Amino acid sequence: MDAKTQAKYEARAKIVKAMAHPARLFMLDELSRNGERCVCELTEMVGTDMSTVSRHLAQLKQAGLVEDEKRGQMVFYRLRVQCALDFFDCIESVIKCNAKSQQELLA
Amino acid sequence: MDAKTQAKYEARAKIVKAMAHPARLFMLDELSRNGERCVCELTEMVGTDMSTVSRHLAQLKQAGLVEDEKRGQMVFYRLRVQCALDFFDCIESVIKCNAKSQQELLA
DNA sequence: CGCGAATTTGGCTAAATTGCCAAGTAGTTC
DNA sequence: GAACTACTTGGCAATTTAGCCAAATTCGCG
Repeated sequence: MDAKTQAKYEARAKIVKAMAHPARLFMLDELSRNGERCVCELTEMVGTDMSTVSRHLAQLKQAGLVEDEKRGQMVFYRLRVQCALDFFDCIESVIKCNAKSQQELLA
Repeated sequence: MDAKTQAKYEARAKIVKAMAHPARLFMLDELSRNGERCVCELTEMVGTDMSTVSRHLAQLKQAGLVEDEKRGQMVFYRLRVQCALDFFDCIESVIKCNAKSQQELLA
Protein backbone atom coordinates (compact mmCIF):
# COMPACT_ATOMS: atom_id res chain seq x y z
CA MET A 1 0.00 0.00 0.00
CA ASP A 2 1.67 3.23 -1.12
CA ALA A 3 1.62 6.47 0.84
CA LYS A 4 -1.24 7.93 -1.13
CA THR A 5 -3.50 4.94 -0.63
CA GLN A 6 -2.54 4.89 3.01
CA ALA A 7 -3.53 8.56 3.38
CA LYS A 8 -6.83 7.87 1.66
CA TYR A 9 -7.83 5.16 4.09
CA GLU A 10 -6.57 7.10 7.06
CA ALA A 11 -8.81 10.02 6.15
CA ARG A 12 -11.78 7.70 5.91
CA ALA A 13 -10.89 5.95 9.12
CA LYS A 14 -10.85 9.28 10.95
CA ILE A 15 -14.47 9.85 10.08
CA VAL A 16 -15.55 6.35 10.97
CA LYS A 17 -13.62 6.54 14.23
CA ALA A 18 -15.42 9.72 15.15
CA MET A 19 -18.67 7.78 14.96
CA ALA A 20 -17.42 4.68 16.71
CA HIS A 21 -18.91 5.24 20.14
CA PRO A 22 -22.45 4.64 21.40
CA ALA A 23 -22.85 8.13 22.84
CA ARG A 24 -21.61 9.77 19.67
CA LEU A 25 -23.86 7.61 17.51
CA PHE A 26 -26.78 8.48 19.73
CA MET A 27 -26.08 12.18 19.45
CA LEU A 28 -25.75 12.05 15.69
CA ASP A 29 -29.04 10.21 15.54
CA GLU A 30 -30.67 12.68 17.89
CA LEU A 31 -29.43 15.63 15.84
CA SER A 32 -30.75 14.02 12.70
CA ARG A 33 -34.17 13.69 14.32
CA ASN A 34 -34.27 17.01 16.04
CA GLY A 35 -32.26 19.41 13.92
CA GLU A 36 -30.29 20.89 16.78
CA ARG A 37 -29.57 20.44 20.43
CA CYS A 38 -27.52 22.29 23.00
CA VAL A 39 -24.86 20.55 25.07
CA CYS A 40 -26.99 20.55 28.19
CA GLU A 41 -29.87 18.78 26.45
CA LEU A 42 -27.55 16.15 25.03
CA THR A 43 -25.87 15.77 28.39
CA GLU A 44 -29.17 15.02 30.05
CA MET A 45 -30.11 12.51 27.36
CA VAL A 46 -26.78 10.71 27.33
CA GLY A 47 -26.47 10.66 31.09
CA THR A 48 -22.74 11.22 31.56
CA ASP A 49 -20.73 14.21 32.68
CA MET A 50 -21.16 17.36 30.60
CA SER A 51 -17.41 17.58 30.10
CA THR A 52 -17.50 14.12 28.57
CA VAL A 53 -20.32 15.08 26.23
CA SER A 54 -18.48 18.23 25.25
CA ARG A 55 -15.41 16.19 24.33
CA HIS A 56 -17.52 13.76 22.28
CA LEU A 57 -19.03 16.67 20.40
CA ALA A 58 -15.58 18.12 19.80
CA GLN A 59 -14.61 14.87 18.13
CA LEU A 60 -17.64 14.91 15.89
CA LYS A 61 -16.92 18.51 14.98
CA GLN A 62 -13.30 17.76 14.26
CA ALA A 63 -14.37 15.04 11.84
CA GLY A 64 -16.65 17.50 10.09
CA LEU A 65 -19.81 15.66 11.05
CA VAL A 66 -21.40 18.40 13.12
CA GLU A 67 -21.13 22.16 13.46
CA ASP A 68 -21.80 24.35 16.45
CA GLU A 69 -23.28 27.77 16.98
CA LYS A 70 -23.16 29.74 20.17
CA ARG A 71 -26.32 31.59 21.05
CA GLY A 72 -26.26 33.30 24.38
CA GLN A 73 -24.58 31.08 26.86
CA MET A 74 -25.60 27.93 25.11
CA VAL A 75 -23.89 26.13 22.25
CA PHE A 76 -26.11 24.38 19.75
CA TYR A 77 -24.90 21.51 17.64
CA ARG A 78 -26.37 20.26 14.39
CA LEU A 79 -25.40 17.86 11.63
CA ARG A 80 -23.11 19.44 9.11
CA VAL A 81 -23.63 16.81 6.44
CA GLN A 82 -26.98 15.29 5.77
CA CYS A 83 -25.16 12.37 4.19
CA ALA A 84 -24.25 11.18 7.66
CA LEU A 85 -27.81 10.01 8.00
CA ASP A 86 -27.29 7.28 5.43
CA PHE A 87 -24.84 5.68 7.81
CA PHE A 88 -27.60 4.63 10.08
CA ASP A 89 -29.42 2.81 7.34
CA CYS A 90 -26.18 1.06 6.49
CA ILE A 91 -25.52 0.01 10.07
CA GLU A 92 -29.09 -1.09 10.41
CA SER A 93 -28.68 -3.32 7.37
CA VAL A 94 -25.67 -5.00 8.89
CA ILE A 95 -27.51 -5.53 12.17
CA LYS A 96 -30.41 -7.09 10.33
CA CYS A 97 -28.11 -9.33 8.32
CA ASN A 98 -26.47 -10.47 11.53
CA ALA A 99 -29.78 -11.09 13.26
CA LYS A 100 -30.99 -13.12 10.33
CA SER A 101 -27.92 -15.35 10.41
CA GLN A 102 -28.34 -15.81 14.12
CA GLN A 103 -31.87 -17.01 13.63
CA GLU A 104 -30.86 -19.40 10.89
CA LEU A 105 -28.37 -20.94 13.26
CA LEU A 106 -31.09 -21.58 15.80
CA ALA A 107 -33.66 -22.91 13.36
CA MET B 1 -31.08 7.03 27.99
CA ASP B 2 -32.65 3.79 29.22
CA ALA B 3 -30.97 0.41 29.13
CA LYS B 4 -32.67 -0.64 25.93
CA THR B 5 -31.65 2.46 24.02
CA GLN B 6 -28.16 2.10 25.41
CA ALA B 7 -27.97 -1.47 24.15
CA LYS B 8 -29.18 -0.39 20.74
CA TYR B 9 -26.45 2.17 20.29
CA GLU B 10 -23.82 -0.12 21.72
CA ALA B 11 -24.67 -2.75 19.15
CA ARG B 12 -24.36 -0.19 16.39
CA ALA B 13 -21.13 1.19 17.80
CA LYS B 14 -19.60 -2.29 17.76
CA ILE B 15 -20.05 -2.50 14.04
CA VAL B 16 -18.76 0.98 13.39
CA LYS B 17 -15.80 0.35 15.66
CA ALA B 18 -14.90 -2.75 13.71
CA MET B 19 -14.52 -0.56 10.63
CA ALA B 20 -12.70 2.27 12.36
CA HIS B 21 -9.17 1.51 11.22
CA PRO B 22 -7.42 2.29 7.95
CA ALA B 23 -6.23 -1.28 7.41
CA ARG B 24 -9.66 -2.71 8.11
CA LEU B 25 -11.34 -0.21 5.83
CA PHE B 26 -8.86 -1.04 3.13
CA MET B 27 -9.50 -4.75 3.47
CA LEU B 28 -13.25 -4.30 3.36
CA ASP B 29 -12.84 -2.21 0.25
CA GLU B 30 -10.51 -4.75 -1.28
CA LEU B 31 -12.91 -7.59 -0.56
CA SER B 32 -15.74 -5.60 -2.09
CA ARG B 33 -13.69 -5.15 -5.26
CA ASN B 34 -12.23 -8.59 -5.43
CA GLY B 35 -14.77 -10.93 -3.91
CA GLU B 36 -12.32 -12.82 -1.76
CA ARG B 37 -8.73 -12.77 -0.60
CA CYS B 38 -6.59 -14.99 1.57
CA VAL B 39 -4.76 -13.66 4.59
CA CYS B 40 -1.41 -13.75 2.87
CA GLU B 41 -2.63 -11.63 -0.03
CA LEU B 42 -4.11 -9.06 2.32
CA THR B 43 -0.95 -9.11 4.41
CA GLU B 44 1.15 -8.28 1.39
CA MET B 45 -1.20 -5.48 0.38
CA VAL B 46 -1.50 -3.93 3.82
CA GLY B 47 2.20 -4.24 4.57
CA THR B 48 2.13 -5.14 8.26
CA ASP B 49 2.76 -8.35 10.13
CA MET B 50 0.51 -11.25 9.21
CA SER B 51 -0.46 -11.68 12.84
CA THR B 52 -1.71 -8.12 12.84
CA VAL B 53 -3.74 -8.64 9.70
CA SER B 54 -5.16 -11.83 11.14
CA ARG B 55 -6.31 -9.95 14.22
CA HIS B 56 -7.88 -7.22 12.11
CA LEU B 57 -9.79 -9.82 10.16
CA ALA B 58 -10.92 -11.47 13.38
CA GLN B 59 -12.45 -8.17 14.42
CA LEU B 60 -14.29 -7.79 11.14
CA LYS B 61 -15.53 -11.33 11.45
CA GLN B 62 -16.66 -10.80 15.02
CA ALA B 63 -18.71 -7.81 13.90
CA GLY B 64 -20.34 -9.93 11.24
CA LEU B 65 -18.86 -7.95 8.38
CA VAL B 66 -16.83 -10.73 6.82
CA GLU B 67 -16.81 -14.51 6.81
CA ASP B 68 -13.93 -16.90 6.29
CA GLU B 69 -13.48 -20.22 4.63
CA LYS B 70 -10.49 -22.46 4.94
CA ARG B 71 -9.39 -24.13 1.74
CA GLY B 72 -6.24 -26.14 2.04
CA GLN B 73 -3.79 -24.25 4.16
CA MET B 74 -5.18 -20.90 3.19
CA VAL B 75 -8.05 -19.00 4.73
CA PHE B 76 -10.15 -16.88 2.41
CA TYR B 77 -12.16 -13.94 3.61
CA ARG B 78 -15.10 -12.30 1.90
CA LEU B 79 -17.78 -9.76 2.73
CA ARG B 80 -20.69 -11.25 4.57
CA VAL B 81 -23.07 -8.41 3.97
CA GLN B 82 -23.24 -6.59 0.71
CA CYS B 83 -24.74 -3.65 2.56
CA ALA B 84 -21.32 -2.88 3.96
CA LEU B 85 -20.46 -1.50 0.56
CA ASP B 86 -22.80 1.44 1.01
CA PHE B 87 -20.66 2.63 3.85
CA PHE B 88 -17.97 3.73 1.50
CA ASP B 89 -20.32 5.92 -0.46
CA CYS B 90 -21.44 7.48 2.81
CA ILE B 91 -17.90 8.14 3.98
CA GLU B 92 -17.03 9.49 0.58
CA SER B 93 -19.91 11.93 0.84
CA VAL B 94 -18.67 13.24 4.15
CA ILE B 95 -15.16 13.61 2.77
CA LYS B 96 -16.50 15.57 -0.17
CA CYS B 97 -18.60 17.78 2.07
CA ASN B 98 -15.54 18.50 4.16
CA ALA B 99 -13.36 19.20 1.14
CA LYS B 100 -15.95 21.58 -0.23
CA SER B 101 -16.08 23.53 3.02
CA GLN B 102 -12.31 23.70 3.05
CA GLN B 103 -12.29 25.22 -0.39
CA GLU B 104 -14.93 27.74 0.51
CA LEU B 105 -12.76 28.88 3.38
CA LEU B 106 -9.88 29.50 1.03
CA ALA B 107 -11.88 31.23 -1.69
C1' DC C 1 -19.65 44.50 39.45
C1' DG C 2 -20.71 39.95 41.36
C1' DC C 3 -23.22 35.60 40.95
C1' DG C 4 -24.78 31.76 38.52
C1' DA C 5 -25.52 28.83 34.41
C1' DA C 6 -23.45 26.69 30.13
C1' DT C 7 -19.49 25.09 28.18
C1' DT C 8 -14.68 23.98 27.48
C1' DT C 9 -10.13 22.58 29.00
C1' DG C 10 -6.39 20.64 32.17
C1' DG C 11 -5.08 16.79 34.54
C1' DC C 12 -5.38 12.32 35.98
C1' DT C 13 -6.41 7.23 36.00
C1' DA C 14 -8.41 3.10 34.08
C1' DA C 15 -9.28 0.58 30.14
C1' DA C 16 -9.03 -0.47 25.28
C1' DT C 17 -6.32 -0.68 20.90
C1' DT C 18 -2.39 -1.55 18.07
C1' DG C 19 1.52 -4.02 16.52
C1' DC C 20 5.34 -6.76 17.02
C1' DC C 21 7.78 -11.20 18.13
C1' DA C 22 7.59 -15.77 19.40
C1' DA C 23 5.19 -19.95 19.89
C1' DG C 24 1.42 -22.99 18.56
C1' DT C 25 -1.80 -25.25 15.10
C1' DA C 26 -3.07 -27.13 10.73
C1' DG C 27 -2.44 -28.68 6.15
C1' DT C 28 0.87 -29.92 2.14
C1' DT C 29 4.82 -32.13 0.29
C1' DC C 30 8.54 -35.02 -0.03
C1' DG D 1 7.39 -38.09 9.90
C1' DA D 2 10.39 -33.90 8.84
C1' DA D 3 10.29 -29.60 6.69
C1' DC D 4 7.60 -25.86 4.97
C1' DT D 5 3.76 -22.65 4.34
C1' DA D 6 -0.43 -20.31 6.04
C1' DC D 7 -2.54 -18.79 9.81
C1' DT D 8 -3.84 -17.95 14.74
C1' DT D 9 -2.87 -17.00 19.48
C1' DG D 10 -0.15 -15.63 23.74
C1' DG D 11 2.21 -12.12 25.64
C1' DC D 12 4.07 -7.73 26.00
C1' DA D 13 5.05 -2.49 25.42
C1' DA D 14 3.45 1.78 23.54
C1' DT D 15 -0.23 4.62 22.32
C1' DT D 16 -4.92 6.18 22.37
C1' DT D 17 -9.40 6.67 24.35
C1' DA D 18 -12.93 7.45 27.98
C1' DG D 19 -14.70 9.58 31.89
C1' DC D 20 -14.45 11.98 35.98
C1' DC D 21 -13.30 16.16 38.93
C1' DA D 22 -11.72 20.61 39.24
C1' DA D 23 -10.49 24.94 37.24
C1' DA D 24 -11.05 28.35 33.61
C1' DT D 25 -14.03 30.84 30.27
C1' DT D 26 -18.03 33.13 28.58
C1' DC D 27 -22.36 35.08 28.75
C1' DG D 28 -26.78 36.76 31.20
C1' DC D 29 -28.88 39.08 35.01
C1' DG D 30 -29.89 41.78 38.90
